[in-house]
Amino acid sequence: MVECDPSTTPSATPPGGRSRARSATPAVRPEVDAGPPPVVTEAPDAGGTHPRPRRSDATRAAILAAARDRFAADGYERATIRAIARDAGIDPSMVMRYYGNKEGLFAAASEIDLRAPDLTAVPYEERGARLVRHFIELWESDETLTGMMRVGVTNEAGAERMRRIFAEQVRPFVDAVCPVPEEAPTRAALIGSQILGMALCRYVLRVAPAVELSHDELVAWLAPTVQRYLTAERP
Amino acid sequence: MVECDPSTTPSATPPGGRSRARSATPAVRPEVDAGPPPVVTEAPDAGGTHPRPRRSDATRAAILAAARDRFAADGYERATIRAIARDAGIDPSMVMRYYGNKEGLFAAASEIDLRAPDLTAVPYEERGARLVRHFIELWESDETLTGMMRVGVTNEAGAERMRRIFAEQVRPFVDAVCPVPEEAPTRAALIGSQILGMALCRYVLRVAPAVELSHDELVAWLAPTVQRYLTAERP
DNA sequence: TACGCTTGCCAACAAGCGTTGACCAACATG
DNA sequence: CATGTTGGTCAACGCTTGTTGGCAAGCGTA
Repeated sequence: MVECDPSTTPSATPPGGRSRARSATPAVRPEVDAGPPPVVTEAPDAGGTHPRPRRSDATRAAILAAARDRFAADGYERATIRAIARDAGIDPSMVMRYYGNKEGLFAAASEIDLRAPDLTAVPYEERGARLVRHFIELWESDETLTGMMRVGVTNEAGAERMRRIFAEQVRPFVDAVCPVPEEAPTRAALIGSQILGMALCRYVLRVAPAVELSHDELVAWLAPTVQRYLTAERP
Repeated sequence: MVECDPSTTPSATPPGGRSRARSATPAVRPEVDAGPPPVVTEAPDAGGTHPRPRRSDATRAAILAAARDRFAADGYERATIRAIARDAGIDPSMVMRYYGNKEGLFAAASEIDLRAPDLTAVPYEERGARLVRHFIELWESDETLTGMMRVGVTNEAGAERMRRIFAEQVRPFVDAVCPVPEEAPTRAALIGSQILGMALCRYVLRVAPAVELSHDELVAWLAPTVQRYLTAERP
């Protein structure tokens, strides 16, 4: 039953290989604490950006990594705390202690950076294609975004998270290249609908014809759409 | 793993009428045992195609209606058999007897008819707009499609159901108007990606700018995209 | 050495799940 | 009438879930 070897403390990426192939996620973000556990006494900031390295930082990171994988693979309900703890090689109660409850864990595990490119540096007619290619590569770099969608559809907190990502990371870069500011939200939503829709068909539902398209074909088909949403006159 | 119950014959083969519950959820039985005597005065041989009306048909329909609502609202995992039974005003065990298990219930509850219009009767340049408008209205007519998406994203059986709907109800009508047959699946998938993507943003995630668009604006923005996927030369 | 945090495991809790089988009330038919 | 079938309730089962509290070992410091 117990496969956890107590002699070796879980280090940087302890859960072994598992199914994990990602390495693109920001290595470690130990500051996500935010202090949900009520017993934790707020440590004085000590002047630095980091409060202080804790001995449990590796465990926290392992939990977070396992949580990301599980939420991505199974969605919110089926990703159980027990399974996440098992993947991380620790006891379920530790998850509670460090993240308060399941929602807190999800909140900590679902921070996403779209790394949207700066479109102002891209020639006018190539912006659509650039955007499409960026998101294809981002989507295929790991399962984070697939997981975000799985959770966003079934869980209200997940949906809220997606709305926030949209508002904070998609709208701004559309804003930057949109001549009429009040049109930017609409244009961003349209772009999002096409990107998310293709991602849904290709990576989540795995509709055959969508899966079989090559990157270049995908760009060739979708780029004009995105370009139009980005630049065409409002109909 | 009892799949076929020998004692009774639940076999979800003839789940009530084939007629789709189009008019919202028919208030079959909102109250607990409204007290109509379960007298079935139906002629035993009335319908030639139907095997025979059973006394329990009303209950079966109530279960199905409640199941559709719950699956739509909560997704597969959170839509519990107990809650569905409560909504239908009967005991959870009846659900098991009539539909075998939860997956069987879902299979029976998730039959969907997109009623895609015959595009050959629509002028060439209006086909995209016609398609977009049809799906907007379909999506807003009830919560069936929203539920389908919720389940399709988290549950593999739900995803398979969506792939089948795509193959059986979307591809054919694209086939009918696509001059090059082998391009039809791709074009259908592209159209599906845009329609589903907007539905995701507007009805499931409720991204504000997508929600605020009027029907006409929606058609004006999306129709050219769909039209291009439908008719433009393959890039 | 002893003390107080920290880190972690263990065992248990209450609740909820899908599912089952026993049992009862009608009805249909001999 | 008796009998078999159908429609339905009730109480429970085995299991998993999120969550909690107690306890033991490790560590930093006095």
